[in-house]
Amino acid sequence: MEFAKVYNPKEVEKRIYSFWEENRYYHASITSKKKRFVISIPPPNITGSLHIGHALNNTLQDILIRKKKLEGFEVLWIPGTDHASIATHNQIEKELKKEGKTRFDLGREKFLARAWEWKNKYEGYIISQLKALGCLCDWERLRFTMDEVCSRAVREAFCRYYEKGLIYRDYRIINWCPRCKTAISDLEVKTLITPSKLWFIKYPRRDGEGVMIATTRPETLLGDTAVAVHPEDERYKKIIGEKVILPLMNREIPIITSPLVDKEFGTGAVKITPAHDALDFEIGRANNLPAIKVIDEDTRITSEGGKYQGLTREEARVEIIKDLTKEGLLIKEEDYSLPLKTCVRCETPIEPLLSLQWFLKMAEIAQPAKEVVEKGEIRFIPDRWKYVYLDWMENVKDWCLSRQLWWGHRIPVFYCDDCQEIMVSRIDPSECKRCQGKNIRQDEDILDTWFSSALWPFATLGWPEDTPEMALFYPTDLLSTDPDIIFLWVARMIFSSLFFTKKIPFHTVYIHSTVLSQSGERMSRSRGVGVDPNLIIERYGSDALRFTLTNLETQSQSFRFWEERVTLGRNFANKIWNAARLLHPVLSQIPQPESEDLTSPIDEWIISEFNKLLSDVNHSLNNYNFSAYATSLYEFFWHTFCDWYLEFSKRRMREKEPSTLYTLHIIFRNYLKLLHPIMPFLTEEIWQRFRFGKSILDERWPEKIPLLPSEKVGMVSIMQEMIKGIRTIRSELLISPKVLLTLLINPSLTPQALIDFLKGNMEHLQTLAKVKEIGLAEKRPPLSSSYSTSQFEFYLPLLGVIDVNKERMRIEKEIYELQQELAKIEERLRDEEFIKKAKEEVRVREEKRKIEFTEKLKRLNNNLSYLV
RNA sequence: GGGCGGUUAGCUCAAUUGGUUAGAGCGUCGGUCUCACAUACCGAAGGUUAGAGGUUCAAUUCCUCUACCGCCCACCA
Repeated sequence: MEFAKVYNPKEVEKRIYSFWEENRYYHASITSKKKRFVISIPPPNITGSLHIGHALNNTLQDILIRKKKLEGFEVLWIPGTDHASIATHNQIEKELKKEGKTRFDLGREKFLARAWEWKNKYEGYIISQLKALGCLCDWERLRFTMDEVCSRAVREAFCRYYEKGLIYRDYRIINWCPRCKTAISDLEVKTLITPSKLWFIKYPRRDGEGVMIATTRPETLLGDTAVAVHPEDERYKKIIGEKVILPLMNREIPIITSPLVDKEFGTGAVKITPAHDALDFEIGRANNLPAIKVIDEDTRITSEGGKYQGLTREEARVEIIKDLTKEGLLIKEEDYSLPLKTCVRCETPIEPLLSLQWFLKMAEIAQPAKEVVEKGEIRFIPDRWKYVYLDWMENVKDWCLSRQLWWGHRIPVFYCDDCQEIMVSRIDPSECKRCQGKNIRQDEDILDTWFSSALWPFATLGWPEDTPEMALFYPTDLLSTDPDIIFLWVARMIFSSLFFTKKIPFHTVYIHSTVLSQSGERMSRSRGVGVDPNLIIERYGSDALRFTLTNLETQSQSFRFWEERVTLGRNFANKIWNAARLLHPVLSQIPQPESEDLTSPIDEWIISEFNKLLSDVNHSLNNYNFSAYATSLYEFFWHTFCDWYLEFSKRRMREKEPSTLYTLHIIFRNYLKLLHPIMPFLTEEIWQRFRFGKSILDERWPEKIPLLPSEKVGMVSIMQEMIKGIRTIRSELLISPKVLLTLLINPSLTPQALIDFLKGNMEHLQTLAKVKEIGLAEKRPPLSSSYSTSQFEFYLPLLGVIDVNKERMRIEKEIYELQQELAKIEERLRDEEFIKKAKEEVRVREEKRKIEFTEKLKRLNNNLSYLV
């Protein structure tokens, strides 16, 4: 196969992914005896394609999956998609709007047919995106929240909750979105600060002063059934219990008290509209007030609204203000920044409505969900998110389950029209179980989309059946997701799992950064700032995107992404590719040597550097520090392996020196394994080209390479310093390398003479002064105009002629300082006063420093001994 | 109103949990077609770590306050 000068991911990636698929590398066996590692994918909504945020999340999961696979685990990553009830509705309705239709013009059945079409289209595209990204999902276990398996779980779950008395139907104030035409949960409401007015309206009394209230929604006045004041508000004490006349409606309503009223706001007196405000509803309920619904689901005034009937809420407001002014009851208007509640999807102002809905009682099931996190059975990473979760669980309210939509799981409740019996059933009943009547109809509503998502980790494994998957792969290990669905989804999975399976759904929740656009906006498809990963992959390659995203993932709140940033990953992939080009003729022909005596300090040095890398990588991944993982791989390969090791080793590579071949083999192969989780395509391609094996996925994660400690290793860095010094001088003084080298190899020139010759660069020259004796002319290769590292390779023997005295003095000085410091620490630790007064952590810190310094001292003494 | 995160080089971000001279990529400046790579190589410049106090032998790191920026939660009508 050709080895092109520039890495071409497009040519490689499709082929490699097909190879993995054909060989079923993604598949988890139920007969395997290995330890298991399981992730269920956060199922993407089928509303559209994945954006960069998804690419990040799935890259991170794939990294962990592949690492665990290399570590010898039986890994299972269950893929799937979410029907995303309301979001999908919105998308389809947007399309319909273009055709001039609403979903009601189509009717339920035709709308659902269209939704399934939509689902098939986008599910396919999403899967193609995941594959393009390289995700090693078990495609034989692909699920959809509305497929047969998941639907069954949903129905079972609803019935079990109901049978335990946790699901009830009641009138409550719910958030009604007039555009989506459904109830939505509190979490789907967002408050927008909107410029508005505060209207001050006088509610007169038959005899006496009356009372002035302040309101932001004068149109709800039509449904007022009381005026409330704070029980301790001196201003109103006298008139509590009196009646006032509701303006425009001429209805007498009482003045009541409630501790929920804020004395400071407005006039301290508040109009109470129990049917259109959650707080008013609560106050109304406590005082047995009637609730009069004056605004309907289309936001029009109902027949209860007298002459205003039929107007929209906006029109009614205008009319009512006009009429109040006419009657002299509108005292004043003030400008006011209104926290307006809107639908999170369409930004339509929501209408709080009194409505009959299904609810899930939360108090009881929230308790264990709180405990598992408190006790650390489920761990949030980064840790801070657990407080967000706990705070929500602490104050959780009952969950409104029903939605007045079509696309989703229909509520399994059946009503008998003959005897009004209510049946909740696992299978559709054909007749009433009480009166055997045949007039049965199913509840029209569907379940909140998160109801099915809440069952995802176990529903995907076949629950409620006792499947082998359920026995083997549950609980799962990790959930990786973004912060905005901690309540909507993560919390609900946890309490659902505990309730139904008595197990936690996963033991770790990783919350990744939010991906922002270049200008700092949130990635969002609907706002058109989402970037399709396929586009980036097309231009830069999957590995490049994966590497770049991982490198940006630093456990911070968010990071900004734009296309050009991916050049980082692309260039890195190309660098690796080219190193492979260089190594291919050397390594692909020869089987890996068993072991070899290392004859060069450089070989020992790179192995010790690799061991450092390995421990960094393990540490980073174990702590979900993805950025550190990516950075250390980058740093090692580019600036340690390529810049120094390969340059130093070129000659010995050409001469096929056994020590170097052995080292190259062991370093390069093991490096590819460490890199594989993050850049799977490139590493697999190289692995196969080098004929290292059938697939890198058959390999095992590297262990530390055994290395006998040698005195020469520590000297490599001194040599690097020297070379850097020489380069700096050359570059700064613009001396050609030829001249400089001539100077250096001239035996008649002492270091001192050199210093004299090259005045003004003392700092660098001091480095040069380490060269005491120069007699290397015959050893050096022919000079070119180049001064890349390889040209300095012949300096290696200089290791033996370093100015020993100078180096010794430097180390001795450092040792002396260290000893002084250590003595101080020891004195402090002996000081009983100090120990008594100091906090435990201070003492521990001192102990730590002592150990640290002692070790450093040992190392320095060791170095010193080499110099003798 | 409450909670959380942030403020470090021109830009985007790091800093092994308090320890040598605060790093990287991009950008800038200077030098290179060099037999893996110009998607490259070599060198350089660039920082009072938002500000003010405090603790410490030592602070980007811990504490307090201030100023901005961002996110989340909340029944001020």
